[in-house]
Amino acid sequence: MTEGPDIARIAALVADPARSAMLLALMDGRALTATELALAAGITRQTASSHLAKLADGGALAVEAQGRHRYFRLAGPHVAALLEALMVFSGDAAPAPPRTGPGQPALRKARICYDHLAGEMGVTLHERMQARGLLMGDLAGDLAVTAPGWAHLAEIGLTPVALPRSNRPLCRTCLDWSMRRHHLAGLLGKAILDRLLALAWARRLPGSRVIRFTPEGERRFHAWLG
Amino acid sequence: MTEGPDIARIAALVADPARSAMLLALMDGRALTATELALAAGITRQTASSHLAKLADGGALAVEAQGRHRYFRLAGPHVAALLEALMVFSGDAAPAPPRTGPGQPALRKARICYDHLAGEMGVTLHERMQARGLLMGDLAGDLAVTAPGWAHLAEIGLTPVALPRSNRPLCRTCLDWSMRRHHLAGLLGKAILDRLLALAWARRLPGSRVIRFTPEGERRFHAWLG
DNA sequence: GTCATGCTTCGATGCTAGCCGAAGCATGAC
DNA sequence: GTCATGCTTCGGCTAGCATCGAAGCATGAC
Repeated sequence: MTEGPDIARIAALVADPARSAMLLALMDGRALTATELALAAGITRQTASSHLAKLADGGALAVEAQGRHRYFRLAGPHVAALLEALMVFSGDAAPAPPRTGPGQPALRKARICYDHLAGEMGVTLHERMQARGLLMGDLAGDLAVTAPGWAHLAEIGLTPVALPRSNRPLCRTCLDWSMRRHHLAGLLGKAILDRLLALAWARRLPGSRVIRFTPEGERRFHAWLG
Repeated sequence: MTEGPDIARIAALVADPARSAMLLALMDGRALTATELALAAGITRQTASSHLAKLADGGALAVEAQGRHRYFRLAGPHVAALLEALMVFSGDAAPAPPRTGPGQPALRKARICYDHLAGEMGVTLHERMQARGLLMGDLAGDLAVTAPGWAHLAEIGLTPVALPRSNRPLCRTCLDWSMRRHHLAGLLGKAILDRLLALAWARRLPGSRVIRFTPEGERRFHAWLG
């Protein structure tokens, strides 16, 4: 009996219907809370908790605690690849993702989160900057601006010297409420939002967290992110 | 609770250590007998039998009965892809394949199987002809010679009219004992072997099933198959 | 401080499935 | 025909695990 790679252990993680339902619910890359995943799997919270612990221990899920919530997401692309290989096998399509987040479309699109941009536009900002190599991130969520990053930020009038000195981290990621993906927080997140407002690409709606982009502002925003 | 694709059912097929060991043993594309797979998994034959039935029912394995043996092989590339995705996850390498087949190298290399060529050379013949589109096969193991196939066969002096009329299928595949892959059988298999002997590319060793290629014959054989 | 919420741990229950021994059923050799 | 071999089916045992109720432990709101 030859001792091969421990495929069975990994497969067993997915082999339970409740766990596979949870994994499928996370296939779009969002992060969901334990309670939401319990709902998606149709089991109680206690049971879900034990399943989630197994998935996290087994390396299939990454956990992120935020306040009293715990957000779970797929540990990486290899997990998604595995699920896709299984779906090829069963030949079915993915289920419809559960509805989450704010109901108002304007809030989903762009809003202020403490002092930085959140919602679709905030997530786009973060992910495009990451994809273009303007930010170098480690897994802990700490980020640094690269040299090309500073050059790019200068295009909207942001220079290192324009940022205040503070203990607060320059650059953080923050899990987005509606998108369940990370957006850009920290001093840089605030500074960028300030510039967007100063450039009149967007403005705050009074008495609400909504940030409304002007059509021209949205166009320039996307052009800037390339 | 959304009803997604039945990923859990497929994953459960692999989730058992005995079954995963069997699947890994089949990863090189060979077909192995139930007893060999029981040995590979370190379980009794009875237990292996139930596991193999599950794998076959689940669509992971294809079965081929030959005499009193039952040969199992992976049902298709999607199964191999799934196993690879799992191996990426666990990060290990595949185990060493078990030793099978005849001990004598000459028998492994080329021998007569009923009336056609078997062993490495027989498998090569079949697989090269398939790869070059000289044969069109369906999944049942029935084959037909294509027009380019006939043209190619003419190069060693084989024409359709040279073949005897008979009920026997022209073209079959036969699972190779030592290679555990298919080689070419049927009337065509016999005819090709006859031509190889007539051309003196190879000869039978008396009192044995070994077919010995001459160095020149082997060179021509491979050149012919391109 | 009190209360509510989100989540985990503990304990008990019940189901499922892997496992093997023994017997049964084919196929092939003689 | 007899015998050997390869494989499957049956029966019963056991272990593991998913499940849920209840309690415990944090965090945040007030």
